[in-house]
Amino acid sequence: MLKISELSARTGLSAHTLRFYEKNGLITASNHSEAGYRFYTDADVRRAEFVKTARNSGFSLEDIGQLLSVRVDKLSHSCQQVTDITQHKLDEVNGKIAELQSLQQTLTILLESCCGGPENATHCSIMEALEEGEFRNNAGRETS
Amino acid sequence: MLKISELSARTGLSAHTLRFYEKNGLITASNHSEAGYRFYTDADVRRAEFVKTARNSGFSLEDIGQLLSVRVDKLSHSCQQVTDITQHKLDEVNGKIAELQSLQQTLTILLESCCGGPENATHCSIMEALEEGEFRNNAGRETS
DNA sequence: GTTGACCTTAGACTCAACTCTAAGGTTTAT
DNA sequence: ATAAACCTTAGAGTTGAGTCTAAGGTCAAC
Ligand SMILES: [Zn+2]
Ligand SMILES: [Zn+2]
Ligand SMILES: [Zn+2]
Ligand SMILES: [Zn+2]
Repeated sequence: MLKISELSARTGLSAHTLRFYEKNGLITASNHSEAGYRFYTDADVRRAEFVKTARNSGFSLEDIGQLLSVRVDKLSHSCQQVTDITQHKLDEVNGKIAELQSLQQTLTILLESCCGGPENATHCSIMEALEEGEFRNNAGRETS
Repeated sequence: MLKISELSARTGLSAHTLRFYEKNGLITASNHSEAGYRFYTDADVRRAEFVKTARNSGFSLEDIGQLLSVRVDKLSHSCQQVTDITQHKLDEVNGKIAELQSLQQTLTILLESCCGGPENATHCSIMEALEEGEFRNNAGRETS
């Protein structure tokens, strides 16, 4: 039976976070002292570690809630339900990567066009590109 | 002289957003009617378009504030200051991409290991991997 | 028998960039 | 002269995942 600070030490999740997760239905202490202190069993520890792993894998707390309900009753959930959650997350991640790569390209083109030197910015091609509004594929070299 | 709704139509930024940007020092109307209505000049329109382009390039409002101060006084700012802002943003974007790619790999490995079928999740390898906690390079095939 | 470390709760605050609401004033057209 | 369509402000709400505070109760050690 661990106190909250001990579970915190085991999992690396802060006591605050553990209480927050409890409020959100993810992790509950199986036992309580008379005074109301939380006491966590080994099963609680495993559940908390599962939550932490899932969180580190990028799942949202809502996703984790679903994964946990699979976990407590594997017989009435299917592999498909699990892959659905995972695939959905992967789609989301892929989407964000694509967005960021487009941004990356834009910024790279901007950077390549500017001399980056100590001269004043009167003819800075980054400024010109931002002024133009169209630069995703035509940022020219510094003029002058 | 454009009213706020007209500037909104020109730029695609909502009137709400334009007022919000004003509160944050990005875009101000050069003129006002007696009753206090904002009236925007052509220069204001260009400034607003600059802000919009910068925003679409991924710059934060704070970054945009800095870019705008370069813009209004190019002589006392250098190309280097502009590249610093841009490079910093690019580093940030690259960092996020790397994080997401690591997530992407994790999720892909998880997905590849699971059959995704309608059978129950008793031996689901995604669940097992999350239970294990270590799966970034060793997620095995579904164990029957 | 009290200090100090720990625990409890409810609820406020953080970040960023909006987004919306309430309550009211103005302009334009009919 | 009145309704519709616009404008103003201050300020609250949204999102997600925490993070922190206040005000107090409990427990172990010395
Ligand atoms: Zn230069
Ligand atoms: Zn430059
Ligand atoms: Zn399966
Ligand atoms: Zn499976």
